[in-house]
Amino acid sequence: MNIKDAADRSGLPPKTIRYYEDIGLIRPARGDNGYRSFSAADLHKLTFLGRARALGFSIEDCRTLLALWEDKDRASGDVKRIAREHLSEVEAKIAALETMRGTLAHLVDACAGDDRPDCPILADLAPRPERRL
Amino acid sequence: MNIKDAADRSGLPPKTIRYYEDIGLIRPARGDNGYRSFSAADLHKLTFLGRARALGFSIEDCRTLLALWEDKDRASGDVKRIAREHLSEVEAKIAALETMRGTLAHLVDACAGDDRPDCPILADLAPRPERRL
DNA sequence: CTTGACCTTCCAGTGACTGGAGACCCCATA
DNA sequence: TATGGGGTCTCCAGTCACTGGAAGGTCAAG
Repeated sequence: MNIKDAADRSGLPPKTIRYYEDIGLIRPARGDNGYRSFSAADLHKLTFLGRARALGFSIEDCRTLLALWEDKDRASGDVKRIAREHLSEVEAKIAALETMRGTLAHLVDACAGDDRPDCPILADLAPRPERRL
Repeated sequence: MNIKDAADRSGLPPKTIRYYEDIGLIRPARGDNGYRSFSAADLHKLTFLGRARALGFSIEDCRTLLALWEDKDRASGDVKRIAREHLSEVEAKIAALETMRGTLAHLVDACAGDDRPDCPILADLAPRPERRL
């Protein structure tokens, strides 16, 4: 199977698949013409990678998860640790974004948004004299 | 004021301040020795930038907001539009992360995390035969 | 005069791709 | 056989917002 079919079936763009080969996540065979030839196993890996990336795992996490996935003797504790750490990162990001959202929503709400120059958003971003020093 | 003091007072690292000058967000004066010399106005801009970045505005958004901030005849509608667009991006990111969190929490919960190789996390990431094609 | 903290510029790397150039290959139709 | 269109290859560069580090200049204290 050529790269375009692999892309269509895995849901990953061809460029990304080439990149994954570049960084050693997959090793598709090559035909006589130099074209990559994707096996069913390659396709499974790509799909695995697509799902893991969609869950926000980093490439290095994916590399580890892929190795664990292929290791029949793995301990599930290893996988759980990675997932749990990733979960707390996701939760931290959510918390940070919630704070942003709160402030932004407040500012957008307070701003008239008309042709007048008064703008609570800029006023809030600006350093106020009594705050400095 | 030298860059370190400006950094301490604005809360931005010196490297970041130099970078902001590089991309034209600020233009501090220079002393005879070539050192950057930060005025109160420069400091205000840096603080403004720090706050806007902390709210997740992109550098290009910051450039625009900074210009609007300095333009006394600006219309607050311009600012509100930028903030509202940014707010929806933040909300979209939160939604995506919430979905991730849900899936990850479920997976972490389902995984025994012991020495046995059974792992629902990997099983879920793996493409299942009945799902393929 | 030396030490150490500070400053300068410039180059390179981060993560995870993405875009584009230039060249090669394959197949179908005229 | 020529040609056209689509697929593929590699390699280089750019994205975003910094960050690290090297090599060298400057300054104030002791």
